[in-house]
Amino acid sequence: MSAESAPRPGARGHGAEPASGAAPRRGRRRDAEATRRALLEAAGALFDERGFDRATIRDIGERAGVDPALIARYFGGKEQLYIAALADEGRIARRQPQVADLHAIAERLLARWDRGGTSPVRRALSDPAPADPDQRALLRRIMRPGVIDPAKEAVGGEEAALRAELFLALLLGVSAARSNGTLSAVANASRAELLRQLGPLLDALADAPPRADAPDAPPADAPDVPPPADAGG
Amino acid sequence: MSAESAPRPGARGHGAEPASGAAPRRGRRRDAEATRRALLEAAGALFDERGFDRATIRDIGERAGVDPALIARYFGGKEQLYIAALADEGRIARRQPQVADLHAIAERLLARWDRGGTSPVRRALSDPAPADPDQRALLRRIMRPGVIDPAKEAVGGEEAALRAELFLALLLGVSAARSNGTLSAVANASRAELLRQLGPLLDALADAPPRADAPDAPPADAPDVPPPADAGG
DNA sequence: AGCCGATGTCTTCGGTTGATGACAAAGCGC
DNA sequence: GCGCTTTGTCATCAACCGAAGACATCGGCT
Repeated sequence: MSAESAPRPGARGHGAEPASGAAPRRGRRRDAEATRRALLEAAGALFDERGFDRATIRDIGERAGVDPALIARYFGGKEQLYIAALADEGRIARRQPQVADLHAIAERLLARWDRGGTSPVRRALSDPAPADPDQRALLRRIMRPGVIDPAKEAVGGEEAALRAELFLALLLGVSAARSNGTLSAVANASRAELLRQLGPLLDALADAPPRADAPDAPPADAPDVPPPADAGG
Repeated sequence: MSAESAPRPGARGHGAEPASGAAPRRGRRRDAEATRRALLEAAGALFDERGFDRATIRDIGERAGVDPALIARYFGGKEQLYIAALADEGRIARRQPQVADLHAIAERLLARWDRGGTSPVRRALSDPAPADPDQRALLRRIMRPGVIDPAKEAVGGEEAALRAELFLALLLGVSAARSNGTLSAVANASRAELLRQLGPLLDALADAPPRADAPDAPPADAPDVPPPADAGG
């Protein structure tokens, strides 16, 4: 236990990958901001790839070329790093030029969420939400301006909110199925093929008025669920 | 630590819930089959609710009213219990009367996967797939007859396989978004409202030919049911 | 009755994970 | 040169998890 036998000249430059970036900043070998960015990037990729639980802070640190303990120092902990990565992604998304075409948004989202993507956003919308209600609200606040609102604007019409989220859920499901692989046709199709098949769906989502001849359509979104009583299983 | 002071008359009837089922089989106080079923049911619910990682065998045992160690005894381990729960679900799904209408299938699937559902199938199609290739193949073999094939038949037409899986991915995404809650409009909508909005999408999925210049396929109705290939254990 | 397999209960082990704090080196103003 | 703050490294720790096995009890069979 006691490491007092050898004087051990510290631990210089062994911790992790040298992170040999193209950064010309030789002057600052210790750059807190660069470390933060590296952690955010690695976290985004790993959270997307494996989900929150299976992405360990050790793996994140290794990919970032940084000691995992710095996660605690800079962000407070793993969960806060997750939130920060999400917020960072949302900020990037918001900086991109807005497009009002559902197809274009679909293409962009799929490119971001598809295999090889590095966006934890997809997980944030489908994985089990955090238990803390405050953080769930925070999640919603992060997702809205960068992801939900653009889709809502592109959908337009009545019930835009619901249909925009349906649009997101569709891409969500496709991305999830693709990364999972059990649905082999979806997993093996090219992205272009996928988008072609998705085309009519997007049109239906954008154009179709939700209520045409609803017999008892209540105008408000009444969350009353009729007793299912389905003896399914 | 050392529990050697008191003689402790064994551990009679404390382990877990008494599992006071309505089972009239008073003759057998120890029923391996009932225990298996209880474990399968609890596992299905918890795997669906929390995902594979966060559903601990201790929690599963507690919900089933059974000692967690029996999971190892009866199924071999947590992962095999997962596979067994999936296969059990698939068997149930296969027993239900087949319907050839996409809307009907959507309604049924949503009822099964939606909140309060107890089906790990949704997770199996979206969560990170197991690392072992054999088990991934097994997963596919379980999902095909009970879930994928019926959808494929209902979709029909060209590229039925891809579009059927797209259909499943759509419902998958909707269910995931609903249980996650961050997409609040989808999460708060009633199931009926959801199905109404989904309607046009399903029509687009069923009707739209993938390529504009393709003549509509002749009524190629080949209702050949593939061999059962029962993998249920 | 007495044996013995089937079924159930409890304890414990090794491994992993996130977190924490002591320590070391680097930068920087004086 | 010196001392302080910042930045990075390392060694643990406590908690949790899945698995395994020792032990107890039941129930049928001869």
